[in-house]
Amino acid sequence: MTPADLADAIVAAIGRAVADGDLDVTVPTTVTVERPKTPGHGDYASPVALQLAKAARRPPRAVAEVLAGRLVTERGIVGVDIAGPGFLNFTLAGDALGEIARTVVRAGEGYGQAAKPRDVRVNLEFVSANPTGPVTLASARWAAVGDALGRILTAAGYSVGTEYYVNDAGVQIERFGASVLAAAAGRKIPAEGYHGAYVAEIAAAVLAGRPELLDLPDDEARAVASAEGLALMLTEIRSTLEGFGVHFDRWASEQTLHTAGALTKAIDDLRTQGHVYDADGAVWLRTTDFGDDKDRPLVKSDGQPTYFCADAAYYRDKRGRGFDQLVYLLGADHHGYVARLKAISACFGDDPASNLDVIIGQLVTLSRGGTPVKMSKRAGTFLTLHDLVDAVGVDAARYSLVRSSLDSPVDLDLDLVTRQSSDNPVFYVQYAHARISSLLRNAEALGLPGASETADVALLTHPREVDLLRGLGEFPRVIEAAATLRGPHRVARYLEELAGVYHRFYDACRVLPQGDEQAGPLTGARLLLVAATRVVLSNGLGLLGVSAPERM
RNA sequence: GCCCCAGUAGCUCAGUGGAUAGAGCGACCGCCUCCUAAGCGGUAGGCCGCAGGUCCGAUUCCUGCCUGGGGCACCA
Repeated sequence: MTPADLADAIVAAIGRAVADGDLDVTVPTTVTVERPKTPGHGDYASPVALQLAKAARRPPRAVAEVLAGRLVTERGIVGVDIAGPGFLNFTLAGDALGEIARTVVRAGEGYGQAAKPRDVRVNLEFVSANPTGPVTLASARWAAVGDALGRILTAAGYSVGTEYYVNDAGVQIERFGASVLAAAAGRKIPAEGYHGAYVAEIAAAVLAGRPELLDLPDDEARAVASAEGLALMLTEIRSTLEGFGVHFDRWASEQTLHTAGALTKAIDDLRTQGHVYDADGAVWLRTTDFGDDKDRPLVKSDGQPTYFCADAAYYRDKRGRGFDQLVYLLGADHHGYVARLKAISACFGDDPASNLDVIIGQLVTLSRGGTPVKMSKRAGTFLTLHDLVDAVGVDAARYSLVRSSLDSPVDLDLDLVTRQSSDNPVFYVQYAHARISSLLRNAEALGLPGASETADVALLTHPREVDLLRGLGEFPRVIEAAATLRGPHRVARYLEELAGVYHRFYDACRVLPQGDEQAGPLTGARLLLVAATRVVLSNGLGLLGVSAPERM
């Protein structure tokens, strides 16, 4: 019996109590079940009686008694105690907890995933950095978090499409093209252009492919430099991200929206919905109808569409491709967009509360020896994702970017990031996995079955074994919470916790026979438990895009 | 001025209204004849920013204030 099973049983018990007239409340769809921190409070506890007491107009302990009587007969539950103001403390049958190990090993890679798919198509857009330079550390966080979130949402049963929006139109692209051309011609790069060393490399590559570049008329040369430079830059961005284990289902081009007339269609659509007006020679969207500070221009008085207009067109494009919920993962420097995106959603007639979810993550800051270092693509002063991966590897990089809450800024100290790699908690988790792998290899060498289906799990009664079983049982709920709350860091924190529980188990409980001992039933049960732990560590690390090594 | 985020152990940070608030790092003291010591045990370290409010119950929710970070455009 997992905690999720127990929660279901409690809901059912409330339902029966209401049907019998013993309780007068609306039956909740889900109830809180938690692992008591203190020993002596059973295997699991629920404060549900306290929560229902008010609605039921009965003292909490009376509600608890009504429920306890109906739950004590439940299969797998051997004891229900009422404690304190009305907590329900559950003691599970010895084998009910142990069965978790068998469940995990049977499910294998599928353990932790939602039992049935949800009928929700989620579009997840992240990174979407301007393709005018390499992927920076600022974007690296969104790459690691967004990719992990995509995997977690998929595991939680959502149908997910990941997307990178390529801003391949507009002024920045023109400046980038001008910079590439200047570098190719050996001229000084314009002040408002891009000054990173990579511009010269791109220029050399463009020149190699188009030797006639410098002989073309200036306009044409700039267009070629833009287009070819952009293509090279995008290839590099893609390969950096793929090398980081981050895959996008779609690379959406802004330019394509322009050429396909999507912006015009979006404006027409919004006009039909009644939220567009003309003023001062410009075309405006009345976003103030939906909580924005001021109305936003769709088309400037010079006839050029705004970036905001492209955003609206892109929103409409995604919805038109069948996505129910559009998730945007943005940095805190873009938080001003939230109100605008909500307004776009509402202006199209959608419900921003269900069709849109803008996640704001705090920024990554760089420092060296405690002194802040500025990141700027235009000035060319930044550390790239590529550099970070070279320095610490994909696993440590991804893990350290994903283990913090999005509400919390991440500071990477360039002096520490390379040196501290061995302090990274990712090794603590990976080490647990490697230790298990080694143990299972030794078991195999001894001719012992790795994870016997017939193991007597009722023998797993040592406190460290019980802790481990409880920890394994949490995994599905961790995925669920990480998906619902959009918090991939929860998976990382859970894995650290689980690894700690395993290390303590390993220290206290000998698994393999030593000397001339014979393998007994307990050996088989512990091997099953250990194998189950490896499954969860491996699945969890997989959700974060971090490898689960067999050896370290 | 308005908006967003944060303030929890020396440092970095977890904590979906529940019982005695946790982890890692750092400090100190211990543990390898044995399945990987990248591990384990122990000690020290807390007005959970401040003040009100809601609640049987608040680190968690609400209001105000203080401090720190970020953001305001017919830029992209």
